[in-house]
Amino acid sequence: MSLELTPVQAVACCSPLSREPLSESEAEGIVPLLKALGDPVRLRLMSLVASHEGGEACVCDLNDAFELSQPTISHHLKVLHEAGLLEREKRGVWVYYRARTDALENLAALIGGKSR
Amino acid sequence: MSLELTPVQAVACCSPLSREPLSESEAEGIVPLLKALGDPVRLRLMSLVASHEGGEACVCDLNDAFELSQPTISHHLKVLHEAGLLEREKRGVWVYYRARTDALENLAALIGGKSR
DNA sequence: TGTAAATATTTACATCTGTCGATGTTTAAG
DNA sequence: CTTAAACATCGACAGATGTAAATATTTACA
Repeated sequence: MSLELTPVQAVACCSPLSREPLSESEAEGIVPLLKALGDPVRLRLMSLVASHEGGEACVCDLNDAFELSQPTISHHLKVLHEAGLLEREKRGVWVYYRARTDALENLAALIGGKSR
Repeated sequence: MSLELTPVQAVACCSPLSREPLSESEAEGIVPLLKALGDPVRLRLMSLVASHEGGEACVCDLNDAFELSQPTISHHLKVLHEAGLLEREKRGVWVYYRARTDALENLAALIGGKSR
């Protein structure tokens, strides 16, 4: 098994922001998730996938939702995937992305968790 | 009264990510908050202030927590302040920043909210 | 085998961002 | 009025980031 933490583990590791100061290493584990969501196209992609029926969507649908080139959408999906926010599954010629709701929930708990 | 939305209003405006697709304008209102938190120094600053007693901290304390120049810390605090995540208050020579927990809670609800 | 469609990768480039040194501003104390 | 301390702003620069054109890869199907 790997010694690297998955992003979901990284964000589940710590108590909420308001509870105690985040360590440097904790912060660097969480920041990739926030950076991934900190772009308007990626935030909408995440929302599109997460709110799609079955919690997944085909890239072919996502491309049409933006006036951006196909490589650009592919790039943004890769960022979200590498952050651990989207799962990838290939079926035939099509690729489906699925939202990691557990990652979203852990991140939300970290941000919004009460002080005590 | 201003026609501009405050960041807190911007993030309180929409249903959760997983509920329905975020519009372009909604996304652009929320992204500044995520970008502000998407830097390890700023995330730790936010956590330091939010977890400090009384929910506020003096810049003098924050400077000492990092091996960064004073202008750099000042810059990061400004970003968090302009995103609506920190309030500023000057008392004498000292400046105190206070965490906007309502903004954090709204953002968390947006990210982690259940689909239905 | 050959062709077309869906998606990813590579490369290049303009813009954005984090950082620091130098300097400015504000407040309190002599 | 000076001086010192706390903090902000300015200017500059290296490195990161979003975008698209060109190209590669994978899969289905004739």
